[in-house]
Amino acid sequence: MADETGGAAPETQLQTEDTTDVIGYRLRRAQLSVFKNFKAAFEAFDLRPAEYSVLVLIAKNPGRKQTEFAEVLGIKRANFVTLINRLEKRGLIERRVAAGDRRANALHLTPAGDAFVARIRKTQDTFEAQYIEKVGGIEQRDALFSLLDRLLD
Amino acid sequence: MADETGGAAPETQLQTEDTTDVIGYRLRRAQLSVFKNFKAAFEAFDLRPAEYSVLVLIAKNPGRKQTEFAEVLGIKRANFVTLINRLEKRGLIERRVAAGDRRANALHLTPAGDAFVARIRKTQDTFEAQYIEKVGGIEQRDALFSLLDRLLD
DNA sequence: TATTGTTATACTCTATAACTATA
DNA sequence: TATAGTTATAGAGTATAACAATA
Repeated sequence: MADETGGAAPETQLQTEDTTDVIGYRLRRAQLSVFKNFKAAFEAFDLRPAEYSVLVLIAKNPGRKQTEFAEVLGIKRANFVTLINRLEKRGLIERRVAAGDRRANALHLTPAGDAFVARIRKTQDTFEAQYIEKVGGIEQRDALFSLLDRLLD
Repeated sequence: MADETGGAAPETQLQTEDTTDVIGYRLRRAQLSVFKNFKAAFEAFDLRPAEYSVLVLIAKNPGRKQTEFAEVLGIKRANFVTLINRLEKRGLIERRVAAGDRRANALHLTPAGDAFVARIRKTQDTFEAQYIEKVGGIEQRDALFSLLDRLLD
């Protein structure tokens, strides 16, 4: 060998501050972490975050139009079709012709859907309680919500 | 018509608290909003968030191995290849054989990449300053970081 | 004409398996 | 044997265009 120039790589860690001390980056990492744990917590239900939101939203607002649910969740009409197709095939929700507008579908939970929502709510309550504790209690959770809301346009 | 039962749909808004007052949901919405604005701010550079992170990270840690960059950013080796292929084709980065390990690629910025990073840093500084202001100043930003960090495993 | 739901399609992001060359 | 980089591929999530039925 000639000399030590270009020898073994340094085993030191990368310097990441420039990349890491950025609101968007921190938000993304936090969100990915929470969603990863959500997926694990709801694995037995085979339920994704968006599906949880849809079911709970229908439970609270039965009979409202398909597009209303899609819009409030920020999901495109076209993609929402696929999402609720899966929930309908599982027997959790029902499409009925909307009263007063035969173009529209009114969404309802089935009895099985009702029972299912009761169960996933419990799992969600436990899941959320763990995160409220992680963040330091309900006041800190509210502080987080307040800060996150300020980021919105 | 028979009667008013099932008449015109109520034009009231959906009740969303159950869906909305949830840490994961709020994080997701905030992150999507910030990334949407990032995309707009960096449109002239044709640069995605992950690409920004990679370039700044290479600028700070030139010569480190490809896999080291991928790991610290939470990107899979296989997907990282495509990402840096694009940056290499644009003439912003260079793969060199790593000193001491001929299997590995050491990543460097090209001179063009250096100049490019200087420009995108400026855009990012302006972008970040807007969000620091939105959130209520640097102390509030730090508070947000602290709360977000508590969500991580 | 406009809107609701739908299909088709494409692009990004992410995840896994398998190969090669080096170690 | 194990690791670094690569290729191929498949699954989500997301975006747009176009069509039928109805308003």
